[in-house]
Amino acid sequence: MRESRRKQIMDSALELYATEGFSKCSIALLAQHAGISKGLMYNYFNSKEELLAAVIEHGMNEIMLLLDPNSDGILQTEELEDFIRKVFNNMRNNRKFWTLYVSVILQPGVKELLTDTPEVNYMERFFPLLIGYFENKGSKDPYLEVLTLMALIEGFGVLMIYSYPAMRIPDEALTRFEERILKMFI
Amino acid sequence: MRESRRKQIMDSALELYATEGFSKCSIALLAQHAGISKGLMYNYFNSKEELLAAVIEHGMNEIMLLLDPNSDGILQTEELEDFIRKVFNNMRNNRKFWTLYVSVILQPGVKELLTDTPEVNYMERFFPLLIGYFENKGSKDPYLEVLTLMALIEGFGVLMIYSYPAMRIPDEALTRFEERILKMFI
Amino acid sequence: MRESRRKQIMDSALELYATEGFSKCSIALLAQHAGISKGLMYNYFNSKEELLAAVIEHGMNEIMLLLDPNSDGILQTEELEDFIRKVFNNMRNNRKFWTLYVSVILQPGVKELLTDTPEVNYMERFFPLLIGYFENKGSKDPYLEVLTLMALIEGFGVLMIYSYPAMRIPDEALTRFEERILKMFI
Amino acid sequence: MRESRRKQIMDSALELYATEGFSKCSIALLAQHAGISKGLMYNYFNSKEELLAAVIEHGMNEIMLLLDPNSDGILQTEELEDFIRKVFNNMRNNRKFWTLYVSVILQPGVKELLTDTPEVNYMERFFPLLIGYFENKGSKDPYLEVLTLMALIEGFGVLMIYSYPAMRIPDEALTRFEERILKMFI
DNA sequence: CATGAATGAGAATTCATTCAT
DNA sequence: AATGAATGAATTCTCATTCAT
Repeated sequence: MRESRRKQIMDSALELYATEGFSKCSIALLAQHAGISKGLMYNYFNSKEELLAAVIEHGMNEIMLLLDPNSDGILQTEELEDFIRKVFNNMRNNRKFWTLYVSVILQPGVKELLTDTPEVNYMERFFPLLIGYFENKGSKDPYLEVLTLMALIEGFGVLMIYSYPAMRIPDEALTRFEERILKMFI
Repeated sequence: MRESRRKQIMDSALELYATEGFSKCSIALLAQHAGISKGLMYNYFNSKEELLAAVIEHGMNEIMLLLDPNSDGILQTEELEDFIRKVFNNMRNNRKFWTLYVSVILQPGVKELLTDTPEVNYMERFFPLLIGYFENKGSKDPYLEVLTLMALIEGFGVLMIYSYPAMRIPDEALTRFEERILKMFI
Repeated sequence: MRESRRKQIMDSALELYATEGFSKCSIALLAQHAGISKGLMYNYFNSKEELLAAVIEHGMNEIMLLLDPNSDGILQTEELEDFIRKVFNNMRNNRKFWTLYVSVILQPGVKELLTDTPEVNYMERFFPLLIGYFENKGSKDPYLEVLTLMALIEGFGVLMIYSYPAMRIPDEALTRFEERILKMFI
Repeated sequence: MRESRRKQIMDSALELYATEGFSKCSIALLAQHAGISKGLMYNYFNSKEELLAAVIEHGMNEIMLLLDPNSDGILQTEELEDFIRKVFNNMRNNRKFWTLYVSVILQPGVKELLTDTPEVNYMERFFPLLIGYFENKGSKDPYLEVLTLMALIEGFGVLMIYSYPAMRIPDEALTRFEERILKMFI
């Protein structure tokens, strides 16, 4: 089945991106790692960029499904707590993907590459939701609250990339960090 | 003066890295952007990597000067407060440089250099200093404190480049963010 | 019926050769244009070249049928007149095929096939026939006569495809051109 | 001097096009034949197509300079005779270029490639000039005259390609053909 | 100090052809 | 008869680096 083969290739690519670093992943290397010929890569993906976009998009969609609140446009306290827990759970279990995602999404031009699928830009989806949450809570400066929360999450993502592999942040630190954030905002 | 020419080239390179993405910056392009010939680039820098390293190291050193001016390896409370204030002041007044710098250090290829080359690995230089500070303060979990502080600063940097242009962070939010961080850690 | 399927594929190929240019016609493209799979193409034709040869040979044979129906190798005056009339009639009524055919046989890659493969080398088949005709007529320079006649026909074909669209040759000019040629050679 | 090197490469390319056939001329082969590296080809020409376009354009411009009447827009009898003689002289002395030109200009898509330089499209320049000439001569059907003249010249060009190399049209036949055309139209 | 011609290794991509189903 | 996944060789093009001037 064509779709499952595509998935195999994408999984293999994500793994190689994470271990070798995206910039070292030539099509030849990606094909070898996936155990197929260079030519076949082009049967499934029209270009190097398309493969990357597919990997990012797929991962993002999976995460979005997990995180998505009930979509009524209003965030309850439990939903926010749930959201934070899920984000960190996801980071723990899906570390490879996050590393790729953070490192890739920040490059100039990459955002443009992914514009077809709005799901990929989670900032634009969560910002209004979070602002609303802190307004309802009676916060004096909701914008600052959101900025702080997002900076903490993004910043943690960045630290995860950099800490690799020398001073790899242990899972247990991740947990403590999570608890601290929960204490701050819930 | 040789040194000032080097600096010019480095400034030009930083700008191009940030706007085009490091992976698209060939020597030819960098030379053209700097208004010099390819050959001359090699008069000033022995390789592509050396240019990048020089750009990063220069930025790094600017930050280090802010952080621990007397370089005695020990961080005083006033020095940390001073550091945070200076970082934000610098962000406000020198937004272009910071935006470029943050956007560059997070790119693939650059990241690898940063983690592989000890001289420019800022984590290895910052971490012990900050850990020492919080230990002296009697913090129960110095590692978590450092992680949080760094995540906030890094994360804010990311938000600054990534929020562009839809929800551009205003200078005044920058100030409020700064105050909040000072309250948390000083 | 196998033969009719082959013919369908050849017609489709001729059209694609003419519109896209032979060098851009990959087997994948030809198969897609014919509405069949790549694999099936190889059921009908052993190679890319064989398909081209078949297309050309087919066109060639159509012309040969016009020229010397009884195939006795000797050309009578009425047969030549008949040939010229039929060629022009055919051009008028079957303009699409001729336009395609002429435009295809002149392309690089096709030309080589035509001169290298004896079965489809129409020059070698036409020339002696026509030379014989003018010799029998007592012409002083039969070679020059043949050259002139062929140049006129070939040249007209070229004008038909090349004049497009600015000075598109009208059907009625075709008739006048035909009459002039008949006057010259009959 | 950059320009002379470009010219060298173009000459070498024309030679290879003529001997090997355009479709067999890879950049690697062209570079080898010119005695330079593949990379350097791209220093002078941005792509395979640009090299071809440059070769055609250059040749066409040279021919145009030769053929051009005094540009008063009116063709005298001597000017037409001169034109025809020059065309054939050119074919004799510049056979390689004509072979390439005829074979390339007829490909789908090539005309478009060359539209930027009007000099290349000689049909559009000579048609009105020739129509005017035959009108002044009192011809009953000037359009037919022009059509016949051009068909003879174009058709001869095509025969020259095809006759190559098996039944190469000898220079001496070229001369007889030329005389015949002069007798027909002057 | 300054140029840009020149190289060659390697990257992305295409494509005729084969073959298991 | 029919498909399209799979291959691998060939091809176009890029780019860091060197070097004569």
